[in-house]
Amino acid sequence: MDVGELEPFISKFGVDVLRKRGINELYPPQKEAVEKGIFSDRNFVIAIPTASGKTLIAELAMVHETIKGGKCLYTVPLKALASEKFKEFKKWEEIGLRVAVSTGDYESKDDWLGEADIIVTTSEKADSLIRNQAGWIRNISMLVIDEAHLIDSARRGAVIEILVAKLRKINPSARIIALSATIPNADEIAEWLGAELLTSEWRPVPLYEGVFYPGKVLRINDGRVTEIKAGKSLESLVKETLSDGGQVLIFESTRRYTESLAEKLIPVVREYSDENPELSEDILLENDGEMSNKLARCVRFGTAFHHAGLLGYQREIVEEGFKKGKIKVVTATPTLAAGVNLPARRVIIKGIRRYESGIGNVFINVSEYKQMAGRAGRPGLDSHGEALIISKTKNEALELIKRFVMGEPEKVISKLGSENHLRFHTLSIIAEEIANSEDEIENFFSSTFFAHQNEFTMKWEIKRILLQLVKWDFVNADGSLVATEIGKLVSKLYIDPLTGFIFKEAGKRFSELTDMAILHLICRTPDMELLYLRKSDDWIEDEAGFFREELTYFPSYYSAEYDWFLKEFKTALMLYDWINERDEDIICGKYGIAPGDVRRIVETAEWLLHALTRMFEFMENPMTTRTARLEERVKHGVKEDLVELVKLKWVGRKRARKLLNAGIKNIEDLHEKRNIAERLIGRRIVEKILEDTS
DNA sequence: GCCTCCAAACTATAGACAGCATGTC
DNA sequence: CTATAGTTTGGAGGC
Repeated sequence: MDVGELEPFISKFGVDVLRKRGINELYPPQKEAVEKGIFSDRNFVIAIPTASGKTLIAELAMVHETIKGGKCLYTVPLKALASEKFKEFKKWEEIGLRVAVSTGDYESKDDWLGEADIIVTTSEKADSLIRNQAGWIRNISMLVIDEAHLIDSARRGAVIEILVAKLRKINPSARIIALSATIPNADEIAEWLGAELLTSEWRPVPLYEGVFYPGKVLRINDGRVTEIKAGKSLESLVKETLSDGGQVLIFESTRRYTESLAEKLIPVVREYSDENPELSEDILLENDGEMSNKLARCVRFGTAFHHAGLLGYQREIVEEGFKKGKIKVVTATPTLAAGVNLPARRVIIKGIRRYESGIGNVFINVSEYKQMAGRAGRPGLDSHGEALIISKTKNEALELIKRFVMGEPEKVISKLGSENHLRFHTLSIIAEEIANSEDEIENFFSSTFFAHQNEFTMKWEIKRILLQLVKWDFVNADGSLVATEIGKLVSKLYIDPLTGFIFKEAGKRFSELTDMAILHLICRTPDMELLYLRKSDDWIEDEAGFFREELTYFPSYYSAEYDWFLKEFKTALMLYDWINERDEDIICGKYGIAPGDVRRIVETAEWLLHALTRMFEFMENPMTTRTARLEERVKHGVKEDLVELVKLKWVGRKRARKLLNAGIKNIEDLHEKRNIAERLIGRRIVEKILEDTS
């Protein structure tokens, strides 16, 4: 189907935008979407493979909706995806559409959100916007849920269902379009949404799946197995693709493996890659620790590893470098399978098992495998893509074929039923006045996918949760259900009510806590991500003993919580080192983590300290200024005396310390002792600072 | 005394959203 | 405390 036929729906100008992007012909699934009525007022579930053009289907629907005067909300699971889609959709600004983005750390101006035609957000941010009564939400006439199969995610899936349920309450006539990977029970989701279902196996680049064992590749085509002669090693597979001008993406099960494999492949890749001294230099721009140096070394010779321990900008360099062909091989943990689109001619799945605590090594899900395999084949560049699982023996290879290649992805199962999710969302719907009685709560939850999938009533569970919320004083149950002021605050701060309760109790019991005690307090909440305890971490115990007197909680050595407590303490201690200006690289070594982990934990701590401050402020606890100050310190990783300096643009923890050592305490001093400052941190930087603060 | 080699012992285990108000080394 | 595979350690053997 030629895109010209879309003119009645997206206007002549819309068609021009498509043509300018080089899109002249619709892919078969896209054509089918048009025929099935994507421009009608029906809801849709579109479950088709990666890279077969899902996004464009939603884009067309949104453009049409916007032309009709509607407003669209496009939700994604990752912040990185939000900015990717935002940039993509911005191309429609050419025909007057207004596009905006809103995530936890990047947001278009508030009034602009109100005016925008298309808003890209993470699902959590969308929920948060509803909780904070963003006025424009009721104008949303179309909700697009990207990666809707993530409803299955235990940690993050529930919010997607809730978002749908909330929007349907706020604006029952809003259309919903769910985009999903291919899953066996897409029909169930379609039923739940009262939606038209579109499924397809079509791909723009054919995908050959297979399994490798030393000497052979077993390739599966239309259910038949063909044996192909191959090299003896993984290296030979990489070499083969590189010599053919292709790129390789390798999935590993742990970070350490990705790193050592990327290094090991340097001599192989070197023959086929120019050196990248600039990229390598860029990797070290903001961090020159051990991991960063290793990555810089790899990138220089055309390989790279990719996992959540990298800093955000480093990930971008790796992704861009790969897209531009400067990096030939990327070894990655599953970050890359779920994240931004990064296809390669050959995908090698080396880590087909993953360690799970309490169980041992288990096979990854078939859906995860399909997600990884689906990254094979670059449209327009490769005639086909190839995904290979690495195995050791022929027998194992046959087993893997049966399990993964021939296997069906797992069904999507709602995870909303767990107590913490119900607690979290029950408080919010009371606070938002969506429900003010048990029946209404039940009624609300009955419109979720969870209720659609499960027969049993949630009455009993809801009662139990209400009892708890009342006990915690977040909900008032005299007569109709009403959120208390502090309950509303907890809901808006987007923290787990249990976190809210822990904070509230601390505020009631204490009026004086040390920094360490406060850091430990936030580490005790379910919203904090905790560090692991390694075998060699017995020193943590001694350190904990040192702080014994000041902590709000210190279980007995014999108690069941002791190990958990050590994890909390280890995390708090890491933050303590951070705000005492311990070098980042030293922190990484001491706690066995990477720079990306430090930043992530710091970010979470910052968020929770903010919530704590807001709650203490509400409770008129005298510690408010103290926690607010601590929030600043955690944000920048500095001691008390640098808090002022570090507020200046271009001044981070290191530069600030240098300046203060020379007696420069604030912007006035900087003007006065400009020469000294220039000698310390460079003339250009000082110029920039003064420019940006005047 | 020092090196190499190989097998046994040891070790560590993926990912990432939310507030708020603007920017690093 | 599950399992796996990369990494470290230690002992044997050679010079």
